[in-house]
Amino acid sequence: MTKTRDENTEGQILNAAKSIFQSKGMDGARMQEIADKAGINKAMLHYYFRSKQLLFEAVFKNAFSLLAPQLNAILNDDSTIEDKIKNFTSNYISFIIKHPYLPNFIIQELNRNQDFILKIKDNKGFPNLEKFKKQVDEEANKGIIKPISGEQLFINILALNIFPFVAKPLVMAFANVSDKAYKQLMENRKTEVANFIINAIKHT
Amino acid sequence: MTKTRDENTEGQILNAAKSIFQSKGMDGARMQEIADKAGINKAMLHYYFRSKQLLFEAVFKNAFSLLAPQLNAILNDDSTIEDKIKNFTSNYISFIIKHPYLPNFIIQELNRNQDFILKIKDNKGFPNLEKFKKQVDEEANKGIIKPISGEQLFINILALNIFPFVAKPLVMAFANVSDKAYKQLMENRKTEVANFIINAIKHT
DNA sequence: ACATTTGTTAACCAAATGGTTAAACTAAAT
DNA sequence: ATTTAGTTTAACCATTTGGTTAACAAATGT
Repeated sequence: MTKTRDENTEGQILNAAKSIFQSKGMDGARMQEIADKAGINKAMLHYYFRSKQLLFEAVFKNAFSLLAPQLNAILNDDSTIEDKIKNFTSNYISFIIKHPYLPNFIIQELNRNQDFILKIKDNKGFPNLEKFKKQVDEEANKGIIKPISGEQLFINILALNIFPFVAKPLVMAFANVSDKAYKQLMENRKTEVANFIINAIKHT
Repeated sequence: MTKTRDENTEGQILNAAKSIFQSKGMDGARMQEIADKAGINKAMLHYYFRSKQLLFEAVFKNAFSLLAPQLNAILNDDSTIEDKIKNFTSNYISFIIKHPYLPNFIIQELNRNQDFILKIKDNKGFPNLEKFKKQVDEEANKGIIKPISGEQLFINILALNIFPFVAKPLVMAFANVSDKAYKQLMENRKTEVANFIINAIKHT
């Protein structure tokens, strides 16, 4: 049997690095802290990943590869726009609840270093909007949904699903709710967001 | 005549610090870089603001005080929900186009340090949702809009307006558009977003 | 059994970084 | 003219930080 990720050193490092990088970002993270969390000597980080930058990139690519398939699902399957929105919203919010730091981490680090996007963009499996756009146009032509540009609809879907997690502290302060109440709000959004979007675009 | 902000040293420091902090974050910013940008000696930063932390807080509060009034407008004036959404969306997107780093900066640093929110929350002028929530309930009862919780509608409005700026590099990569095309997308959103929200909530 | 490769550690290093100090400069007050 | 208070600078300092090294241990192959 092959060793699980937290049994071999490389995996321990990745786990620890993920945790530290995701909560403190590249600049705020300390190699020593990662080593401590992994329960190993700092030199091991460099033995396995050579530099902070490369360790970070390993963590980042890993994180991104969790996010991408979720998006491809909505973009490339064959269900109707309405079904896609329902499925995506529910699945995606469930997914982020399990990985709350993830969207913020990715967005934050992409803002810090635009070059990252290039390193991932040519990966196969990088989300592509073409099919989705065509489908939106078709359904609009058939009168199933109101006319809207595929890009704008896509941005709106992402925004409504992701933003509340990215801006959690801000929204919590404005709405003046506890952590528990916020969690409930997010739970409700699994269906509310889909209804909201569908109301916005369906033809009456 | 009183000296303008970039004529006196303190103002120069604040301008430089704002620029550096907003693009690199607290952890990524270097005091020397701020001093260089302000064209002064590093010791001056400490002379005027004592520490990096305090300089950062000055910049942060400043940034936040730009954002808050925009929100209060939608929350506390007396127009209908529909008008509020229209006005807010158009104004807010125009505002962010002028200060593109701002939302990301605030969100990012609030995620890094939850304590910040407490330091600002008791400021007068901190946005409060109560009136808005009441109004949403009223219009829902009158049948003007579909039933929706005030919090959820507020989150949706923020999400649709702010997210595209916060996640710009990510969305640009997914939608595969140039900087110029992205700018145009944002320009279009000034009206599109309002229509989208209103379609989602208005009673038919 | 022995040699070689792989994994691990403690000690170390140079550079960077936030912060301090003491002296010098400036301009207004006496 | 001299004092005084505020402003500015260059040099300095202690600590932190990413990264290296050399020695040691544990597998692995022969």
